[in-house]
Amino acid sequence: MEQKLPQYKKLYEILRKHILSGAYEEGSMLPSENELCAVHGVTRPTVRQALEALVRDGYIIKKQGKGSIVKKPPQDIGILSISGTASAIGQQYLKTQILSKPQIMAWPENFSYELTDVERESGRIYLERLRLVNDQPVFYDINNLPNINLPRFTSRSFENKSLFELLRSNYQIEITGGEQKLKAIKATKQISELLKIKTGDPVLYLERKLNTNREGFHIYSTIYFNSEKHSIFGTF
Amino acid sequence: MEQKLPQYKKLYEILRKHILSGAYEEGSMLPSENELCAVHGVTRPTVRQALEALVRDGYIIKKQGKGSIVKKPPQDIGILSISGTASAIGQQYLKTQILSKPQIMAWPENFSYELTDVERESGRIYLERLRLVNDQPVFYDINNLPNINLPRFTSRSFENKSLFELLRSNYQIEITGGEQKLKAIKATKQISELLKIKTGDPVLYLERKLNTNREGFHIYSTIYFNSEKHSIFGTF
DNA sequence: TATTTTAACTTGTATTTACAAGTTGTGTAT
DNA sequence: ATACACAACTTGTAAATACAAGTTAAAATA
Repeated sequence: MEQKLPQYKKLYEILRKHILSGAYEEGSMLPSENELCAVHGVTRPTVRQALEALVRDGYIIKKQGKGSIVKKPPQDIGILSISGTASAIGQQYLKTQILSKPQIMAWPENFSYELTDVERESGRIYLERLRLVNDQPVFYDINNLPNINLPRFTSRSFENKSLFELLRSNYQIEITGGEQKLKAIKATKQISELLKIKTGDPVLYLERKLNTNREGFHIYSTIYFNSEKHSIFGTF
Repeated sequence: MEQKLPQYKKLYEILRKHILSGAYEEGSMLPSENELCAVHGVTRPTVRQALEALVRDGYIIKKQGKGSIVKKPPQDIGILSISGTASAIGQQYLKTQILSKPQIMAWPENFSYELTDVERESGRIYLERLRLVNDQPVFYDINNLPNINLPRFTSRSFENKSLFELLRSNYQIEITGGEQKLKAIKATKQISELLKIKTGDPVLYLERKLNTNREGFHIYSTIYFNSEKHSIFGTF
């Protein structure tokens, strides 16, 4: 499992882990660039590359003459993130329930998005999940990803684990961007039962296509979000 | 007006202008890094800083061993991330109706977001608009901006003009990012009348705080979006 | 001719060095 | 004690250099 990542990425991973694990308090200072150089045995440009990536991903804020301030990024669920009523939603309260285990199947004839030849010919991995905060259903998502070079994927456990985190840690697939369509719709009977709300209540509806660092590898999702007690939160 | 920008920023501005002006076709190659070094008399790290910024802002895509490919410029602060309604719907069909002319008032006691001292002490400019596509109301927005160094603002005309465009062209204020909260709610009587839908119909509700290139200058908006016939589209 | 190898590009990673510019606390002079 | 100057930090910008790794097309080979 020893991967030969570039040094700046290694450092990025280390610092990211430290920040997420709470080793640095929110608002506190990261060690100075020169200190990081000394500790990790790399030069300043390398350290700066790592810090730059952390800035880009929202983990720290840099201030000239001062230092790098740790800014724990909002609880993110993929690109999205949700913010709850007052009390923060820790990962520990977010549960994932698999409604339909990942299975390989063909793409539907008229899919919402245009597929590349490779994607279409490889088939898709289909996956339905219901995600709960404090045991209350918050959103229901349907995911499609091309079945390209994802060994053992269908047999991995998704319980209480982000799909994106799994893709990142096991296959080095990272989301680089995407596009999405948003609507507010009335909950159908099926959706209202899943999200435990009344039929006809407003539901956030998202349709999204995510790009990754793998050329021609996209993730297609449809999401129904119960915004009664929670909101979708995002920075840009 | 000769600003002493860093060299990499100067190069960034030059290349950005060239891309936007169409000097490089979409999909074509930018000169290689070494060529840019020679032409502009800087070293490769400097060129790379400029290109990195162009990648970050979505103007080019870099491919190792190949080069930098020019991408179509997105960039218009819309409803969702960067690139939204204005570009999605087409500016020409979008009309703006001012429901409440910009007026100066104090900030409410318990505002949704935390304000800086300067913001609070300066008061706010309050502004309500209804925006229409094909003469059908699509969204209603309430905007608050701090009354800091905005001469003649309340007397300017907003009809059929983007608030952001006005801020940029008259005050050199540009949106650099922000955060937002999203919900699907039932339309109240007031909202349903404004958007010409039925009371209780689902409406997209957005609350957002936008950051600008002016330190400590934020724009706070609340938006009600009628997603019956339109969706909010965004790339990220 | 078809295939493989190689050379000449491209961007990616990394070191070393230097100085500029912003921030903060310490020390001195008032 | 207060105000100011300065020193000692911090990050920002920039150069010169080297090699690694991916891409492409020309050249050599079968």
